[in-house]
Amino acid sequence: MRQRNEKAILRAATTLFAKKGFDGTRATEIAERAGLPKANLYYYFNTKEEIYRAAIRHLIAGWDKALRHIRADADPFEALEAYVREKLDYARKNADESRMFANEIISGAPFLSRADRKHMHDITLEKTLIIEQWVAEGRMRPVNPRHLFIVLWSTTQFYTNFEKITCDTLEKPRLSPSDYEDAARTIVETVLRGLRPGKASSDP
Amino acid sequence: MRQRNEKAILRAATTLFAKKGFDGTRATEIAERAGLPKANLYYYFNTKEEIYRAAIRHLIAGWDKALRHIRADADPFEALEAYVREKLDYARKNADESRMFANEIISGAPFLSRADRKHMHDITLEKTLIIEQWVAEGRMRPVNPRHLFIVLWSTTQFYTNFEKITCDTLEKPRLSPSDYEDAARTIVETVLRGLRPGKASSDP
DNA sequence: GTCTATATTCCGATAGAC
DNA sequence: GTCTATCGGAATATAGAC
Repeated sequence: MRQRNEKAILRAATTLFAKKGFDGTRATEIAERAGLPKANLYYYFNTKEEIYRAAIRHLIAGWDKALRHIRADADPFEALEAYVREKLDYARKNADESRMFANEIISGAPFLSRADRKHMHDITLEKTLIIEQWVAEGRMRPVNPRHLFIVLWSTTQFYTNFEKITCDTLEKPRLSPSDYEDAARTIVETVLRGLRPGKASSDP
Repeated sequence: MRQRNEKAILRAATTLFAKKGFDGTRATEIAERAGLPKANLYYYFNTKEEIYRAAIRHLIAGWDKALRHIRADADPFEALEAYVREKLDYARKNADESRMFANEIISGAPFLSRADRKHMHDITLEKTLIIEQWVAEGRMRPVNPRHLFIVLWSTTQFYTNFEKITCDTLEKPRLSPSDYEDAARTIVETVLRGLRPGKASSDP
């Protein structure tokens, strides 16, 4: 029961925080959306901030799941494609979480703890070393691995976070799985293809 | 005088709307940041919404500037690189506008008029036809031009909109012009390079 | 654990003196 | 045009009955 209500509150809160940020979201709205009287929010959580932080914690936990594909002994392009597909899939299936995270970062990451940021940084750093190794082995064209990850994050999150613009551009009322398939194909055939080692590795 | 104050209000408002969205931004904050008593806001604008809409209007006006590089008679890769560089440059130099736009879209674009969205759509559509023509002429690999634009928007805006994550990833306290140069190079050498027609146009 | 009623603070907007 | 003072309503959080 406690678990059920806490989950309902966090789900409702995530949707609203995603749309309107921390200051823009009203406790009353969260309660309404969760189907509870407002006072019950304050039974389960002491403050609105506590709800926000609980939601953030949940989404930081999922940050690095897709990165497990990046292993030194894997084929670089299979690994990167799997990473791209899983990131796209995660964003699609957890749209509100993805948007809430985006909102938090645009707002200047006021609720991300030093530890959270260090965690994300350390995991990323570990994977950049693998990319560098692949480059050194000639299995990939030279690329700044940190910028590569930034490009992959931006492209895989855009479809979900900026869905309104994506829908307008694709002339669809909302995005279907096949649109995400097109997205995956485009990212693979542009971003990743550009990194395949060619015959002449220094042509312009 | 009127012009000077209106500009100060819009500048302050854009910064705050970028960070906290419409509901999250307080009229008092806008006034403080603009260096005016709150009542003066209501002398120049009737409501907070009017301030928000004025700021949105300003940023819609700059949406399509960089797209002028995409002309049918241009070299596809020179044109696309110029587009990427100008988009990155615009985002860097107008960071708050760029973030406010991102915030508005994530929030579900509640203040974007049908006309604004149609404008953005029409301009984009016009340019997708040019990309299709380049593909048909064999000057570029086959690509879905709508998805290509989405990939270019996402990558060029990410650095500015999600600056906090970018800084953590690059281990810099803030982004310098040379970081933006690295960004441009990465986008050109990954996204755009993947679209160059190769000897074998169907290898995996 | 649940919910109504309320305390207290804060916000958007305005009145009206200068 | 500028600014102080303030109104009415709304927001966060709590008290306390059930």
